[in-house]
Amino acid sequence: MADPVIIHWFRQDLRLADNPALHEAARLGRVLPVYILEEVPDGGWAMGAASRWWLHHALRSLAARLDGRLQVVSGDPVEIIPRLAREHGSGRVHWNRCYDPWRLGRDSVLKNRFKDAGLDVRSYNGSLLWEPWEVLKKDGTPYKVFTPYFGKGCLQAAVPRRPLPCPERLELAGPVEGERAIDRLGLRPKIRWDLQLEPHWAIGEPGAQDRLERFIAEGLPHYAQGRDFPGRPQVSRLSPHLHFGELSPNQAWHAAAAARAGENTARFHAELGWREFAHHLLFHFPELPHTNLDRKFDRFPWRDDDEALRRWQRGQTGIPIVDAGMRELWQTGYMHNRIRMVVGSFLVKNLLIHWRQGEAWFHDCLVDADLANNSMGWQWVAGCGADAAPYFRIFNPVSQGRKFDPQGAYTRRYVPELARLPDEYLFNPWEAPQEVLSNAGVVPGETYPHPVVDLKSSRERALAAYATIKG
DNA sequence: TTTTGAGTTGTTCGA
DNA sequence: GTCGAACAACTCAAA
Repeated sequence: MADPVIIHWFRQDLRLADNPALHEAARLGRVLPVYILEEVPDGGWAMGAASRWWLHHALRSLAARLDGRLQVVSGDPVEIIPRLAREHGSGRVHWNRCYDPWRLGRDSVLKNRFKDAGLDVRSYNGSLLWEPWEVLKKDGTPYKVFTPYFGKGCLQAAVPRRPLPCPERLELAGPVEGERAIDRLGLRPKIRWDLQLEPHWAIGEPGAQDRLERFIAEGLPHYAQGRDFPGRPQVSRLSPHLHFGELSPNQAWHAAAAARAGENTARFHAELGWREFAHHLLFHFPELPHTNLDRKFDRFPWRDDDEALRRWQRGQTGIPIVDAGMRELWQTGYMHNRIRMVVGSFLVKNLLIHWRQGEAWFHDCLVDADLANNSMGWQWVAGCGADAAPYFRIFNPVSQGRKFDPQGAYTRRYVPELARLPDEYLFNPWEAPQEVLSNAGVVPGETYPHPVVDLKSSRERALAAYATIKG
């Protein structure tokens, strides 16, 4: 009798190595690999444009690694999985869990439907180091503060599982599909803005592994301090690979542990810990993407200002470090972590625009757009989240630029019209003497915009706004 | 139940 | 230039 056929439903685990569900499927029989592009319900945060672009290339890479046998379909899994099972004589389905609220609920419904249809269904943990429902305080409730969550709840509880190798034997079932099935999903944009993103990324599992190895060799040794400087190549840039599961957090965790880089390893582990914390919060507080965790923020006096929002989105605020960040996002699909805080603080505090506007723009533009990370991050910046930034922490984009981009390499790369300004005025051209401006070829209001707000008075306005919701 | 210590990433001002 | 305090009060975690 032939080996049984197991369906492996790929979701956010687009890799062969350290893939628990796939590993087990390969051990048990022949594997029918499937990807389904689903219709996301309203409010479910359908993928943004940058994510769709990334997914297109990730699927092509994965399909190539599976000898073209990845079955790529769009539609409803409740219908597709049983049909594929019938067509290929399969009685068993595997997947690795996803943690978006709508998907969690939907998956438990699916599980029952598939069982009713006579399928054996198994789900695995392929994308988190600790399951959100397993990390709880002694009283059984979830942590809301990062330090005890990570230190006590995670580190003292269990060492993350060691990564699994690629399946030794991976026998595939199903026909060769070719790349047209992926093209038919229509994930690429009609206007080809994606071309500028391409040189920045090597999408897919091999690229993710390269990226990890390079980070461990070059970035990790100075990570603890270096990660704060956007002009230096010390951050990992693994976030999109982790989001799509081209790399597992276990692989990243243990690679950094093996490097024995002391405080640098600890710092990188803590960053992975923040990713865990975000998923933990989203699991226990599924309203995180749209509702202030601190409900007194429900009466915060946000401003509607479409013009300022548009300038922020386009990188035309007239505040150089903010514009550099927003243009990095647009040009590469990514933004350095420190600059995310600077542009976030500027939108929410200096412009008093609702954090959900920033969240939506990031969701659309980031190649690492992740519901858990993104919503936790914006609530943190706005001060309304769990363990959030205090209201008086308002970043000064001039000091931040001077401190973290001291030679201006980052700001000059993305705001080239200011490149010839001396360091002294690079972050505050509105204060530069006329002579300095003309020597640098800068004409305020023409070659570079005037600031959209005055930093000092908008800071005071923000403090006043926060004062209205005290107590 | 009560108490105690602590909480990612800052800025400004005045001595 | 450097340093410490103020900026608030609240909630969380754990004993």
